[in-house]
Amino acid sequence: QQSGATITRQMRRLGASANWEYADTEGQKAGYFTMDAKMSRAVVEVFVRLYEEGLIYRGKRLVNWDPELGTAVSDLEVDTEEEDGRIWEIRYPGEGFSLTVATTRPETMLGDVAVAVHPEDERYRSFIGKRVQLPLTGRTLPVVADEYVDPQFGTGAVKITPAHDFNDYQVAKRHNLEPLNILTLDARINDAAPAAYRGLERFEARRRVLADLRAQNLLVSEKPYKLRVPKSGRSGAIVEPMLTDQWFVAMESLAKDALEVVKRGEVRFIPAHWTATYNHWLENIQDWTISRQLWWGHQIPAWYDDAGKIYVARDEQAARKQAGGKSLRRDPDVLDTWFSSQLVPFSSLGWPEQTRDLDTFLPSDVLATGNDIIFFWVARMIMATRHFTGKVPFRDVYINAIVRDAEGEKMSKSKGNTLDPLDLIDGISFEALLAKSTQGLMKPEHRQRIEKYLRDHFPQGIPAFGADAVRFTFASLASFAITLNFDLSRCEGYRNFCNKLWNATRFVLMNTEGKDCGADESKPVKLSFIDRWIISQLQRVEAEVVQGFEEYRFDNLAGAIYRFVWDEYCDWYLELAKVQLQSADEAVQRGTRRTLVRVLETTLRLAHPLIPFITEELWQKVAPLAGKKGDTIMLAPYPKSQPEKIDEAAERDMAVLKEWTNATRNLRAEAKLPPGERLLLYATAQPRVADVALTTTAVQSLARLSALNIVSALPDSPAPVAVVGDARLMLYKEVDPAAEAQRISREIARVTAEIAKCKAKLANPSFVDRAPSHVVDQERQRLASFEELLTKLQEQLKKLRGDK
RNA sequence: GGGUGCUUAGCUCAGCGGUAGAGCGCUGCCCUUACAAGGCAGAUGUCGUAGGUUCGACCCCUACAGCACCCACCA
Repeated sequence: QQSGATITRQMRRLGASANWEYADTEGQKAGYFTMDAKMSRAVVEVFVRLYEEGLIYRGKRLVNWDPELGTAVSDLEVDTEEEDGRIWEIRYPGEGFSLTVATTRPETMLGDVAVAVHPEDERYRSFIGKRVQLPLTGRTLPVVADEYVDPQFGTGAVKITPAHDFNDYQVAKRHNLEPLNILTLDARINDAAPAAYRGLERFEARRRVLADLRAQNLLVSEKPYKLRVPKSGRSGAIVEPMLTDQWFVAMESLAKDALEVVKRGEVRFIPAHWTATYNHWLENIQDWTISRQLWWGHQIPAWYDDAGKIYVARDEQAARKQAGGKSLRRDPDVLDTWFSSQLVPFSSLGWPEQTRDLDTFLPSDVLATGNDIIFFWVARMIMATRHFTGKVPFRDVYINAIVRDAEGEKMSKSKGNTLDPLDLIDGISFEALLAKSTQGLMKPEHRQRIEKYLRDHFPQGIPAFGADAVRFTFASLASFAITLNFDLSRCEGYRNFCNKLWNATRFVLMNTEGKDCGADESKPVKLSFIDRWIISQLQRVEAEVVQGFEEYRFDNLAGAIYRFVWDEYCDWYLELAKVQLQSADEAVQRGTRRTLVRVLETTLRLAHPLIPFITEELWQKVAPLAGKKGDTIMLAPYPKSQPEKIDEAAERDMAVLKEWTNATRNLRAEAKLPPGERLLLYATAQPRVADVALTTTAVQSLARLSALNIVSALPDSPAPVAVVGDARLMLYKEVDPAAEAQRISREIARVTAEIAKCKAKLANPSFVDRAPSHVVDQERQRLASFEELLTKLQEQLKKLRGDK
């Protein structure tokens, strides 16, 4: 409950816009806690129904046993870890022969009931059916033949310990051998073993067994061996296969249906490749051990009479009725927490009651989760929801990347590399971070390691980035990769972006508040190609963002917004708006202001899902200027791209404007002229745009020119020349001819290389014949423009050298 | 053993059968009245290796290498 509150607080601070106050038909808040009455009711109902359908059963079977917690766990809760261990060979003497078996767990020999060999194995064929002695015990074992044995592995003879090994259990079953349990539930040797070993802890017993075997000269060899050790996901204890009475869910029929709904596309994984993972698990699924010998959880609704007969019922009264009034005791076990979790899609909506919420919210649109939850939860929710409601729980399953630290290390408390989103939002000092990361440590020896990690990575603690920057960062990183290495510097970059948006808005407000923003339709408004260009770009980015949402490509849509705001609106449009606001024509000013506020207002709405807080704050000020009404941006309609506002002519003219500006700035930088100095630009042709006057004025302003002179021939000067379209540009300023010659030569080399590449392509007959014609044309055009450029550059170089 | 994904700039990652990209970092010049958390300009890549398909491959195919994760009962 504590961590539940933490998670909700994190989500709220991050601006998740859930309906936190929603109450269901019974007036209960929509949030739920695992042990709530409504959840318990659903759990009992589901258990009883599955039992009645024969899909839940009780049985004595080998299960994964956590000896530390004293409970069974499911297959999914067992993690196998590879470790360096040993393998031993032990000799079992027989009458006139002996068999040598290999084992990684010698202590389990005390529970052996047979030795198995492959039926075709020539070495052992004659021993099948005979008996060998089991050392240390005085017992003898039959030699059995079983296909399970791999003659190539080890000695080709396998000791069979059915009570403590899953394979051996199967083998014993095939040969009608009784399992012999030699371990207590806390993994000590029990009374079924010889007195010498009783009460020994399993590893102590191993040492003793080995010592005794060695003393009797029955230990043939001991070799290093890579072990796969099964460990409990909860306690980390080595899991022991143990014969116990447990409850199980039969999975086959449930799994079959769950596979089908995904195959039919009723449930969709995003990214799609997770479907394979899901399918593979369900196709090979084992029955699910659902009982737990823990004190916390939903108690199993089963009762027993003195004879041990089982009564499964919705409550004790009903059970007693079934039992004919006999006195009963309830099963003390509880259910795996995932048993109740799998019901959430419908139990949280009031099931088994047919509630309005159930009709409204099932199935939901999307489940967002991590890939580690696909088996534990996603698959089981699909199975349970299908079985009990006939519906799928959700349409889309969005699997987000697992967040790791900047080095790509998995985040874990013991490493100290976990990050609390609240600390990214609010910032935290080094001291506070250290205290937080080391409190409540299970193993105090981790403290030093954590401190070193934090000192290396966060010596200054973490600065406050704000919720918007954190959200934008995660959106930007959300590609379809499996892991995501979280780097604070990315956060910093996107914090700067939020800042940029803030400052841009300040500029807009400064120039529009209290001024005529063209709201009055009766007054004339002139939109230049620059205004039409930014409006056109806005339509494009709107479409890109919508597509990004549809595809769950938050990185793409975040990038689209980022580039539009920073690279187009701020870098170009705001600078050009400054020019247009100088215009003597009031209709132009009005058009500029109108465009400034309208484009900004739309952009804020567009960015709002990623940047909720800042956009709300800014929108409150900007919206009225743009003629938008509404109390909050949260309820404002989401922008929709209007293709009719895409203006390709304006975009072409804008491209020319940018080219001229860039070329001029480049000339200045190459010539190492300070950015502030006002210079004169000569051009041999006008920019090829519809509005030449505005374009030249704009270039003058953006490139900081004192004037732009169109001349028929450039002045006779060694100054650098740029070629843009059919015009040649020259900044009037003394330069070093040698440096300039060098620059031009470099450029000639580049262009010559490109020409060679083009020519080679075009000289290839199969390219010309077989490539699509527009590709060939494009290649021809490239060649032509490169050649033209080359000629001009060569002229320039010649002139430069001639002057010298 | 089976499966999935990855290998692109110093770092973190997009990308696409037709002229290699972004953010951060780096270099140079600038406090130009929205923003120095900024502006302008710039450098940086045998797109893991080897083959193949194709007019053309970073992209498709095959093999190999390395990395990560998941599943699995070889004592």
